[in-house]
Amino acid sequence: MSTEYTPKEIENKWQKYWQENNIYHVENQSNKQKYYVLDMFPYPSGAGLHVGHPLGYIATDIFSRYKKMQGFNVLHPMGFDSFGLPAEQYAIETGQHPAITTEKNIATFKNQLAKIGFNHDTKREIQTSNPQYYTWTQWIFQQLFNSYFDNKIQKADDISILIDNFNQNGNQDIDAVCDENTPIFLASEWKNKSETEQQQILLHYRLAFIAEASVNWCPALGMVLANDEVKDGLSERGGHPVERKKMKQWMMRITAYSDRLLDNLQTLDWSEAVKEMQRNWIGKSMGCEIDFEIVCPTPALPEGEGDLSSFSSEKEILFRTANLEKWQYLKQNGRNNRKNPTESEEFLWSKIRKEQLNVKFRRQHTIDDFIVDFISLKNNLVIEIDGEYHLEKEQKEYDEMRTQILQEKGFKVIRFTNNDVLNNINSVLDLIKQNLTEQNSLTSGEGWGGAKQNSLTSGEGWGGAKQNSLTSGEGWGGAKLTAFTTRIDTIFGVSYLVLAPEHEIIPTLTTKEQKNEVEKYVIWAKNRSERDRQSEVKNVSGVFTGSYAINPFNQEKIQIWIADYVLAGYGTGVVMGVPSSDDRDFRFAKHFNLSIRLVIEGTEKMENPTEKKYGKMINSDFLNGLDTKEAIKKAIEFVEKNNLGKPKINFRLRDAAFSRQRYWGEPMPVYYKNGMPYLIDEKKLPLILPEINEYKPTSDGEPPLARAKNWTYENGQIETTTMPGWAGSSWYFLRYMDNQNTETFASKQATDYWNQVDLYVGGTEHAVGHLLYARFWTNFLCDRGFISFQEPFKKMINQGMIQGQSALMYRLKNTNTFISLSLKKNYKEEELQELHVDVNIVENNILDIEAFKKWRSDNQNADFLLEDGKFICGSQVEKMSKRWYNVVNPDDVIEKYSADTLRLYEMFLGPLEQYKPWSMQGIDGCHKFLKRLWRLFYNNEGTLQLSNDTPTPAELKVLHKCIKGVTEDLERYSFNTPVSKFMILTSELIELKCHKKQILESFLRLLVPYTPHISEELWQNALGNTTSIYHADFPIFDEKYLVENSFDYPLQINGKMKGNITFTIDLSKEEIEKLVIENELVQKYLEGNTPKKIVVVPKKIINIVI
RNA sequence: UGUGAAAUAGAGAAGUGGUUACUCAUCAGUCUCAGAAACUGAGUUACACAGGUUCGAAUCCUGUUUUCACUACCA
Repeated sequence: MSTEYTPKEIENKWQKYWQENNIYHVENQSNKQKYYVLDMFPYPSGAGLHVGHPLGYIATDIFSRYKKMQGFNVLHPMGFDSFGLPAEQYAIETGQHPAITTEKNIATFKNQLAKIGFNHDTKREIQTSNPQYYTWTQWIFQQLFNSYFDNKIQKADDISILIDNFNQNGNQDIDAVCDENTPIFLASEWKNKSETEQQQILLHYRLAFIAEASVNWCPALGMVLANDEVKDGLSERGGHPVERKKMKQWMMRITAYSDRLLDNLQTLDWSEAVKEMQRNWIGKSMGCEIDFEIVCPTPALPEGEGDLSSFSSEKEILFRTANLEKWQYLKQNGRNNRKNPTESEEFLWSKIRKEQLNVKFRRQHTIDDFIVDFISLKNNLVIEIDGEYHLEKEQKEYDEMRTQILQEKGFKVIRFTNNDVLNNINSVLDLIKQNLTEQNSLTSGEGWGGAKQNSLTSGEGWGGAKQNSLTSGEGWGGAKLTAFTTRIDTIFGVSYLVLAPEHEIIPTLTTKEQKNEVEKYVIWAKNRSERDRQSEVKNVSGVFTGSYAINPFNQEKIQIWIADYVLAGYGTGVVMGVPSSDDRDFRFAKHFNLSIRLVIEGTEKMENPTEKKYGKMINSDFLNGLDTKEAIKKAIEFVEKNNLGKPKINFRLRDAAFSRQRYWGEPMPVYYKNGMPYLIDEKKLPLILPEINEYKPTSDGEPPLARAKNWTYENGQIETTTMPGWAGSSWYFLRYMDNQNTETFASKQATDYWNQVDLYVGGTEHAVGHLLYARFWTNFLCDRGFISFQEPFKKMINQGMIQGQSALMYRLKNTNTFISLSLKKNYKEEELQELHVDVNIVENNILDIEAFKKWRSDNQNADFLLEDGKFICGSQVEKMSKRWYNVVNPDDVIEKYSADTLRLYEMFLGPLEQYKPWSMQGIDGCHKFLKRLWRLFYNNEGTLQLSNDTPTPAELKVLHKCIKGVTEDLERYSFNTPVSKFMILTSELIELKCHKKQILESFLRLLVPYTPHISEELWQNALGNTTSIYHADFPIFDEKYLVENSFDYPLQINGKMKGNITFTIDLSKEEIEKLVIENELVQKYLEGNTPKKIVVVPKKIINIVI
C-alpha cells in the first residue's frame, strides 16, 4: 500500500478506475436539475496540446464537478471539430488522406486530455468529419434551403408556404427577406414560368441559396473566405493576400436574422466586450435614404441614348478589335469558319442571332490575335464552344491563356462544350442571359480597358440592386442618386455629393470635360488593393465628375465627386458630404477647397467644426433651433411627405459565403438540373465524401471534388464545393445531447431536457465567427420547431490566452559567439543578432549550455561569454508557438510534477479571463501544497495518523471559513482564489495539529474538483470509503461555526493603526467607549487630553480622534 | 478612430470604506559531513499619478497618465 505521495502511480490508477467504472456517464433522464457545461470545440491540430489549451477545460471540469456535487445532473462533453485546413494542406503535400491525419491527431489529443483527469462523458464524443455526424449537418443545410424568412412574423418558415402564396397572389404583397434584385410578379406570371425559372426565383428567398456574389478570394489557399476570416486584407489563416472576386457561391442568408441576433444579445449573460463586438459586426444604423436629382451639363454619353456602349465618341473604334498586322489573314480564317460551322456552333447561332436575346451577337469575330466563336461587343461577352480536342491537356492550357488575354482586354469569356449546347440548350441560354445582365452594368470597352472587370465588384449585394438609381429613359431630368445618411438633420450643410469609385452610374454622369480625369482616377482607385486602401486612410483623394445634384431641401446645385473613402458595399455607395459635422467629409472638403457650411450652434468659432457634432441647428431653414434628435425627426417627416426618399435601416452584416473550394469538408447535399440546384433525397443522406486521387483543385480550377468519379445524382452533377469549417461547429452542442441518435440530429426529449448551454467557456477569438453562426443556426432550428430555444449559450466566460515566454540569446554577427544578457550593453545593436532558443533548456533565464550544444548540430562549437559563470538569456512574451521555441507541453509538466499540480497551478496563475504568460515560477508552491496535504493524513514515516476525535471549534472555524470562501468564489467563477484558500486551510490545520477524520473528509470534498486524483486516493485509501468521491456531496457552509463571543478590535488613533484590544461582543458601543479610554495604550497617546471623538464600529474597529 | 478591460512589493496575485491575504523569488535559522528536501522565522514605508469626500480610502468621486485586447474610412 502506497503511503508516500507518488503521483504517477496514483493518477494512472484512478484514471483507469474511473474509466472502467464508467463513472462519468450521464443520462438524459433524471429528476435532478440539469446543468450543461461546454468547452469550445477544439480542432485537433498535429502539434497537440500546449499548456494554454487546457486552461478553459480545467475550469469547466472544476465547475462541472462542483455542480455535480451540488446535486445537479451535469453534462460536460468533449469532441472534435475535425474537418479543417491543416489536414487537407498536409494531404495535398503528401498525398495522405486527411482522414488518416485527423484520426492520428485526435488520438494524440485524447491521450493528452486523459492524462489531465477530465470528467468528460466519453461516450458522447463527436467528430464533425464522421458521416454519422455530418449527415445531420447536411440535413440542417437542407432545412435552410427549404426555408425563407417572413418579415411579418420575424421567423423562418417553410418555403412551400411561400410557393402557395406565389400561386395565389404573386409576390407583390409578400414581406419576406430576399435579394434586392428579386423581380416582382403576379400569380399568373408565376404560373407561366418554367420550372427552371421558378427555381431561379426561389433562390432569391431561400436561407441557403446560390448567388453570384463578390467574395473574398484567397489565391494562395485556393478558397473563398468568410468576412470574419479576413483580417486587414489578409487571410486569417496563413496571412495570404485576399482579393475581391465575383463567383457563384452558396450563401447563408444570415442577414435575415440581423435584428434577432442583435435584440437577443440582451438576454445573454456574456461579457460586454463580446456583445459589443457582435453589435458592431452586425452594425445596425438607422437613417434615411434621400434622392438627389442629377444635372449633367455636357454628358460624355449622348443624351437620350441609354446605350452605354456609345459612351465612346467614335463608334468605329469599337469594332477594330483585331491585331491590325494580322487582320487580313485572320479575316479570311474567320470567313472560312463562318461558312463551315460545327453542328453545335450552328445550333447556338440559331438561338442567339438577330438579337433574340435583345443583344447583337457576331460570330467568328477577330479579337487581337484570335478568332472567337461568338461575341457581343456591346456587352464585352465572348462565348466559346469547345470541341472534343479541347479536353487534351495542351489545348486546355492554350485555351486558358487565350481566356486570360481576352479577359485582360476587358472581355468576359464563357465556355460550353458541344454537348452542353446540343443537349442542354436552355441552361446554356440562361447562363448567357445572366452573364449579359452582369456585363451590362459594366462600362464600355473602349478607354476603360485598363480596369479589370473583376475589380468592378466590391461590396456584395450591390450588383443588380442599384441599376435603378438612374431611371433611364426619362432623359436627364429624372435621373436620381440615392444617398444614405444617419444625419439627415445636417441636410442644409451638404456642400457636395460623393460616389464610390465602383459606382456604375459614373460613366453616365461624367462630363466630356472631366472624362479623362475621372477615368484615370477610377482605374487608379480600383487597382489599389484592399490593403493599400485601408492603410492609407488619411490620404485624401477624389475627382470631380463635372455633374451636379440638386439638394431636395433647398434646390441648391452641388457638385458630384468620386472618392475612395466611400465604400461601395455600405449603404448606397453614395454619401452626402457634410464637411461641418463629419470628419472624413471635412478632410475632403479642406483638401479640395469645397465650401463648409455650419449647421450646428457653437461651431462658428471652431477651427474644426466637426468637434461638435450635436446641438441646436442653425442655418437650416425650418430646422433652425431644433435639437439634433428633433431635427432628425422633422427632416425625415419632410422627406416622407414630399416623397424625397424614405427612412432606412442599414446593416453592416453581409450574407455569409458558405462554399469552400476544398475537399476536407461536408459535401453539399445538392445536385443540378438545368443549372438549378435541387436537394438530394433526405433518405439518401449522408452524402458521403467520395475518395479522390489527388486533393488539389483540377487544372481548370474546379474544386477537388470535381475529380470524384460518378459524382452525380439522378443524372445531375452533384455540387463540388464543400461546406466551411463553421458548418459543423454551428450546432455541435446539440449533438452532444443525443449523439447516438440515428433518427434525428437530437431527440426533442433530449434537447428539451438539456436546453441551453448553462456555461460556455472559450476565447474571444470566436466573437464574430462561430458565436454568430451558431446563434443563427440555433435561432433557425427554433423557428422551424426542431428545438424549443432560440439562443444556444446562456452564459459565457472568455478565458484569456496563455502566452508563451520566449527565451532569447544574442550572437555576435558573423561569429559563433553568444553573449550573456548583461554583456549586451557593451555592443551596438547592429553587431548583435537575436535568436530564439528552446525554453525547455532554459531555467530561470539560465541556459543549460550542454543541452544547447546538443539542441542543434551547429551549436556544438559555439563560444559563450558568461557572467558569474552563468549564461543568462533574455526573455520576451509572445504567442505560444513552435516557431518561437516557447511551447510547453502539459505532458512534460505532468511528468515532472503531477496532473493535480498542473490543474491547481493553471488556475492559480490568475483570473481565468486574463491574458498571462506561462511561467513555471510558482508551480513548486502548488506541488508543495499537495505534499503538505498528504502529511495531514500520513506522517513522516508514511503511516496513517488519523483520529476519530470530535473537532474543536477552532478546527471547525477554519474549515467553514474555507468552505464559505470557496463556495462564494466558485459561484462567481473565480477559479484562482480558492487555491490560496486551500493553502491557508492546510497551513492552519498543520498549526492546529489536526488529523481528525471529520475535518479532513470535508476538506477533501471541498478540494476534489481541483485535484481529483489525490483526493480520490486519500478518500478511499486513507479514509476507507468504498465509493468514489466523485459522487460525494459538496460541503455546506454553516454560519454557526464562525460565531465568536469576543472580538479583537483594531485600535486606531487618528486613523492610524496602533494596536488591538479584545472586547466581548455583547458590549454596547457606549460601554466600549468608556472602557477604551481607560486602556493603558490609549492613555499614553492621549497624554491627559480628552479625545475629540471616539468612533466605535461593532465588530469592525475603534478609532480615536485626538 | 472607437469600444472594452486593467494598473497592488523583485514576479504572479487576493482584497468593493476599517487588522492588507496567498505562491514564487530573497535572507536567516533547524536538520545534515555537505547539498537537496522538509520545517521555523524575517524583511522590503506595494496599492499608477494629482485632487476631493470621510474619524478612517487600495476600495467612493473628479481629472490625468500608462498598458493590453478588439475594432478601424460604416456616412
